[in-house]
Amino acid sequence: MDSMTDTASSDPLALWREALVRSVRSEAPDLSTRQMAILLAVYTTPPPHTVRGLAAELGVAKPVISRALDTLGALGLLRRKRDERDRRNVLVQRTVRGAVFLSEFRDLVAAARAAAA
Amino acid sequence: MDSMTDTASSDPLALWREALVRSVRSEAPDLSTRQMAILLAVYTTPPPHTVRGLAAELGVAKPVISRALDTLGALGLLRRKRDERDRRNVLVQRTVRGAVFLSEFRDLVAAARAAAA
DNA sequence: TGAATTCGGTACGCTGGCGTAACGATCGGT
DNA sequence: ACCGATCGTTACGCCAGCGTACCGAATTCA
Repeated sequence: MDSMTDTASSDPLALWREALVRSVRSEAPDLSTRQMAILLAVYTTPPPHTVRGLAAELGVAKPVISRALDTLGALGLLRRKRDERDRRNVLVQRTVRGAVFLSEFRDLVAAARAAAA
Repeated sequence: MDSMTDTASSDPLALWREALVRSVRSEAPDLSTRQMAILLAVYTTPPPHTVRGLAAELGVAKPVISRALDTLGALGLLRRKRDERDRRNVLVQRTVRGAVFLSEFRDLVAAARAAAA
């Protein structure tokens, strides 16, 4: 009855495994922890989101955010927009594609929860 | 009352965000989805775990597993061992360091759940 | 207006992961 | 003892991310 090896366990790790395995098996891009954290920060916390703000929130250097925005932007999961109030700032905005991606991810977690319950 | 922007929401995505942000802020290595899925598969499903088995389970090519084992092994999170019954096989085994890492990750998810509840 | 500050991005050299294709080692069957 | 199949790894050329340092644009304040 080792909880670390019990597939039917309610251990949160089992849920994470189920969800991640499903994500890998799907065609979803193989994002890093940092990239996923940025994406979720943009979509589940209220705007505005700036490069500096995200860097501070995650405790990483600015170029990390800049590069992640390049990649996530190329995937169409979010979008940059100049702040017209203060043109030094970049506002990170949501996209339809990003919302769809995270909606599917939410479903995937729900399915994992059902399977690992 | 947009659930996508409600920090106190019980949306599973908010929990994931909290957990991932905490992981990024900690000194934990920035693993990819694939790497984390492999690690969790080894630690939350019963052995034995082989390269081919993990590749099939995740629906990826063998070299993906081989390289991930290199990296995760270098981090001390798991270990390779030759199968003496059939020396073609490699058995992926757990390590103390890996168990500690996942235990901390579990705590981190629990803390995130408390914060995002 | 001129200097100092703030913001985001880029350059650099390096490391690590990718997919495909090939490889050596090991096993099973005849 | 051979031959074919299976296992995991490695080679290849390529692309993405790293941390540090620096850059230009925009803003603030004296």
